[in-house]
Amino acid sequence: MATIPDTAERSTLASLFGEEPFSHCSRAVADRLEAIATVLTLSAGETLAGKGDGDRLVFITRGSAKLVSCTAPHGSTPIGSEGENRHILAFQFPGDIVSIPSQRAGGAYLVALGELDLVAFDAREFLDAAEGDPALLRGVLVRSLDTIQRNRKRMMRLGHRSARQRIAGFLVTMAERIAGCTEGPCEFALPMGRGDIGDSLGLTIETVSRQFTELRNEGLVTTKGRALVHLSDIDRLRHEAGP
Amino acid sequence: MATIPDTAERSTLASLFGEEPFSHCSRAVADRLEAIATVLTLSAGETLAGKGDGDRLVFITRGSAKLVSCTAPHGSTPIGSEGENRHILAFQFPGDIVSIPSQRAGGAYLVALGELDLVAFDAREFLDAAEGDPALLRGVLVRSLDTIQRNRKRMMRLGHRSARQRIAGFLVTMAERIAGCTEGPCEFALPMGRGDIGDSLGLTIETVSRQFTELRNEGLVTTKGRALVHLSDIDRLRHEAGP
DNA sequence: CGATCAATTGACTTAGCTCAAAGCATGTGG
DNA sequence: CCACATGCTTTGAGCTAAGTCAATTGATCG
Repeated sequence: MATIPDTAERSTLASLFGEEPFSHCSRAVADRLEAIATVLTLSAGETLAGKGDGDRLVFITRGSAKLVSCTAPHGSTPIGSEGENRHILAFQFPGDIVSIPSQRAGGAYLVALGELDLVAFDAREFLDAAEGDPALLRGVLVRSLDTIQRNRKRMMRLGHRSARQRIAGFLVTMAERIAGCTEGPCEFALPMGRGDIGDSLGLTIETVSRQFTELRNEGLVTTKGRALVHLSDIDRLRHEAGP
Repeated sequence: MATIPDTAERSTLASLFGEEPFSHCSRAVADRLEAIATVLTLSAGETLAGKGDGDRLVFITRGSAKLVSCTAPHGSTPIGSEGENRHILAFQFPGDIVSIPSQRAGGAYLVALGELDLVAFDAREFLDAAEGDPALLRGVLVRSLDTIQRNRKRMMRLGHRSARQRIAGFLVTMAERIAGCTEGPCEFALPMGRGDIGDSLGLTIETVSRQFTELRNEGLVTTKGRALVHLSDIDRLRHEAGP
């Protein structure tokens, strides 16, 4: 668990207030939120776990992270160690709102995939403050409904899709989320390794690698180094991913 | 798509206002909600699809339903026909709040598994009305955060679990949701068939059936007829389901 | 009491997992 | 700047859980 850095807090928080759910935020509520906000910068591998008592609401402002289910790191496992429970629930990017349940309630933790800025709230405190600003509350609600939507799609992929379809779908999603690209060719750097991709898709490292190789042979994907990916035609990939 | 019945509307809606997210609802907001609510009773097999324009928010008040992803029933397929796209996203029970995206936005539809009472709103209208009552908004938000939590667990199951673990987990969940039973022995009727179970878990009918047989042979489960299930020891089952 | 549809069981196939061995990047110290 | 060490990634060779196809049994209902 990282400690609170004493630099750049105000600016990060200010940037948050320019963004979607906060943009119309009333001054009084903004002040109150500022008082209870925890601004953090994590570097690669550092983690933010759920608290013992209440849920957390986390707003990602820069970088990317993986949300990992913590099955049973009951003290013994020094959280973050790549031990047993490799279950990646989601990848998160700037603008995302992540709710991290308390350790009691199932538990999960966020792991930075690189430099990561975020603003964390205690869920109860946040909601108490936000009740003073229904528009804010509504904004957060709409976003969480979107998240539910997104997760539904994901579930379909996990349940009824072949390895190839999962990888194709994953690449399309990453193109959209990392490069903001929805059609034509595009290039971007994957912040996560093959292992993490596999864990998030319910595949093994080897299967992920084999699928990459296949897509490469078919000219749909080019890679440069570990991370750099070039998609020659997103629409064709999307078609591969299935409906 | 069912039509609006003209019986028992008021009583169903009134019951809704006694329940969780509505209990502290102010009179003015309650009136406004009542004005925009659509109260429906569906019978087995009838469906409620997403609208063309905006999302729906549906509150289940009685019975059970399956939420089905509608991949591409573009007119041709007479919605609800057990055609191709068998992808069950979730089973829903009384007290659940379901958001059904518009047909544009991916689409999904609710299918009654038996007699089903529900109250449906246009999401935008509902949110507009609810902004007058932050406590209500908060209630709905908290529930949708819970749903996200629940879905995360489900995703883990779909991605990284064996058929046996999925079925065991499924039975435990159903015991909790249908019978309200979290430990010891319990008995209940499954409202869905083996096919639906398989579709929701990413397994085939045959695999579901084989797993039931195995659990039966090991004395963990007893069945009577198609639907009746008796779990001799939920905790043992939960242990089978894995963490 | 058949007719019908769901569930079960069996035989066989296969996608993806496991185990194991190279190949490449990336970083470090000489 | 190069050599080596470490940790990803790729590739290969079986193996297994789950899918497919097909036939049988069992429930439900007119």
